[in-house]
Amino acid sequence: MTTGVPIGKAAKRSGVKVPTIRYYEQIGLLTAPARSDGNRRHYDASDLHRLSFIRHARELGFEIDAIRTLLALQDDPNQPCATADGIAKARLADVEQRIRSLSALKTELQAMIEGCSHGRVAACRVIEVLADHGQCLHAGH
Amino acid sequence: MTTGVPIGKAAKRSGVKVPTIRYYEQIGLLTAPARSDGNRRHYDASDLHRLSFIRHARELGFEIDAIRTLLALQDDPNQPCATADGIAKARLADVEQRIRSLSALKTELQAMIEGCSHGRVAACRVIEVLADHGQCLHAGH
DNA sequence: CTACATCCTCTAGCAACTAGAGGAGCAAGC
DNA sequence: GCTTGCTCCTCTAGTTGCTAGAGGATGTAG
Repeated sequence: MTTGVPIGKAAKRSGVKVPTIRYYEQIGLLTAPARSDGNRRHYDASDLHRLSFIRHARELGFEIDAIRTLLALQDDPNQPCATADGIAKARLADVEQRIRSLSALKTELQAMIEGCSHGRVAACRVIEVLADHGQCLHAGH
Repeated sequence: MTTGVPIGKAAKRSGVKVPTIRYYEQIGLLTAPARSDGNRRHYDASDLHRLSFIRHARELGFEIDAIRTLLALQDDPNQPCATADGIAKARLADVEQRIRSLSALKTELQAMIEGCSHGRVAACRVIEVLADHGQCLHAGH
């Protein structure tokens, strides 16, 4: 039987960096793994699974606290999944909101760049638009 | 003649919160304004203009350092605006990238939520998808 | 003149890591 | 057995862009 992999391999397999793994342990997101004689962390399959779960959730933009809740849910499969559903829905709403404002920004930045005649700053719309909020194409911010 | 407005009014007019204004002064983004007898900051029109400029740039997602550069450009209008243009272009590329990845996340979150049958966690697609990266709709992360 | 709002400085905290110091363990080659 | 060099350990402090609070001074309205 294998004792599990050291932190470096766990990092490579899960895609979470070594110091970040230790950080997750420190804040209690990850339970402390077994240690070898030489005091080194050794991660087994379930630890790696959990790490991948965390990484994936982080990539999707879930906050640490939300992940904490999701992990707790995962450990107790008989609970109704309304909580998980709610967390995902809140995240979706957030993502949609961000896309909306970023799209507005994009339009404005494009207009700025087009307006810039590549002359002097005095005639540059980048500065001008930023200095005078009233010139914004989108009032939404 | 007016001596300028105190920090609270400056905050209201510019949309930048009081502690944030002080913070900007502290990090040298904003030059220290005049002080009254009682040691209170008083902001004049040009200070307010600058504050609005900063607020707007922050809303557009510019980093403090980029804003510092933009402010320096604004103070020296005879410089070529290629720098400001470059900063705006970099920001545009960044914004576009963010929109792309957020759109991918949105699709994935929607699929997760739709797949959730509102039953038990054991059958919850939100948890399931998070746990198994292979189920992702988008491999880009 | 007394409330009460606003202001001052200073320090510490937030998320979510990242970087570095200083030291110990371990595996491989000679 | 020994050295080389990589990985690992703990600990502290730094990052970005603020935000919160303590403890005190000042300005203003009734």
